Amino acid sequence: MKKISESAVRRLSLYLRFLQEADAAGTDTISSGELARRGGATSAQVRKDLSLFGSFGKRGTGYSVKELLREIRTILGLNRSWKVALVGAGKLGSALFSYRDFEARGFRICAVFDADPEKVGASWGGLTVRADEEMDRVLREEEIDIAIVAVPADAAQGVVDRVVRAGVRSILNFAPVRLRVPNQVILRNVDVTLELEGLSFGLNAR
Amino acid sequence: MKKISESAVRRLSLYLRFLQEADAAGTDTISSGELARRGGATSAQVRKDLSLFGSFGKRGTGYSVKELLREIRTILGLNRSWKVALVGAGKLGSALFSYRDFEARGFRICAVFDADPEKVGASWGGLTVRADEEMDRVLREEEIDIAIVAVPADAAQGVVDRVVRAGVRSILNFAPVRLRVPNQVILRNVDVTLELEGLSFGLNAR
DNA sequence: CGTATCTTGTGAATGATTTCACAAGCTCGG
DNA sequence: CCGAGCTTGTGAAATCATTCACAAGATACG
Repeated sequence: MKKISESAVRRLSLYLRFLQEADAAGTDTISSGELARRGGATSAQVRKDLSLFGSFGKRGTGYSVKELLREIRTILGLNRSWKVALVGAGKLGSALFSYRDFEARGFRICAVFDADPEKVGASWGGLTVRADEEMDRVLREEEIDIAIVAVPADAAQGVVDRVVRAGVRSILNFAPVRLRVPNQVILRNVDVTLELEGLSFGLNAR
Repeated sequence: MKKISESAVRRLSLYLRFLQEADAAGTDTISSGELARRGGATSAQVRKDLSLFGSFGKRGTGYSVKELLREIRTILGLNRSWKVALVGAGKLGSALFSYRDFEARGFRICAVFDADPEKVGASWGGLTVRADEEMDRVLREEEIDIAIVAVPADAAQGVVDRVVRAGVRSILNFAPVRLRVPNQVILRNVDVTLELEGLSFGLNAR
């Protein structure tokens, strides 16, 4: 299979979102131009992205909203539900946990961990915050697919090493550090400082 | 001046971080190879990025850590302090607010707003959460540079329109929607759902 | 049925970014 | 002062991503 660029995947996620909106609004078919307009891309870009995976449209009319929804969900692996563990029960962890939209999209938070004994034992919407020492075992037992890392920067690499050893294959990291992971582990970073600095650069360059 | 790609700016931010680490560790000079190793780039990439702004290195030895720190700070506009407003005092807003590392990097949160009367009036580390109605006026009066948008998706576009009208020139958006802003306004998005879906795609493609 | 009008899917062209490769500069040890 | 051993800065080449442009299929309607 061809190599798919990260930006193409991002755009697919966006298309999915627009399709959901269109579907909710009762739209039956949508053209690449319309999808593009909502997402700031060009219609050629939309068609190219989709053509990486097949031909889902009908000439003259466009794409069936429901069908394309289904296709993109399949492409992105969103037909199933993924088991997610949240490591770090601080403010950020709490904010992420309570953002229950993830659930609706198939990302089910099955376990929460924290190293701070003060936090351990707290009940979070049906889940109990567990001690750090339990993490390795629980990650394995529950066969967690995705670990969300929301711990302080200096703890992040240690957590990630353990998470990887416990067989977790993908990680979403919020700590402002560059993590080392083996090749087969998928890592994405959300780095707010980086984004702010990007804005600073833009403001400065005027 | 040449056009600088967003990815180049991202990497500069990373280099800055590594330089700070190196500086803290007492390192005096650093080579492009070393910078590259820490950030997963190539040494040629590092040199190319820096060469967009000048020649800061010395052949045979590399870069002076302190000098390069200074240069990159200047490039990114981090010598000054930027005035930031936080719109949305929910869990995410609270997490962002208490992440005081921003302060150290020159991003000073000067105002917090929320539309919920329950939240208005609360005291957050010296700041009082202000009512939505005050926002437009305060943004102008305080000459806010950056607005961080941490409101529900369906409120985000409305907030952004007002923020832009109040003269704010850059926005960091956490709501999972694609926002429309005028050309001259700089917009960055942090979209956790998108990142999770990216991981899902990666997991699925095995 | 025919023609005017859509829209897709996709090679080819263009544009952007990354990597290569190497001359030129600096340091150090003898 | 010389040569060995680094490392930078940067054109040129290679790779990757986006846009163009158009044939071909679908529809609508008189």
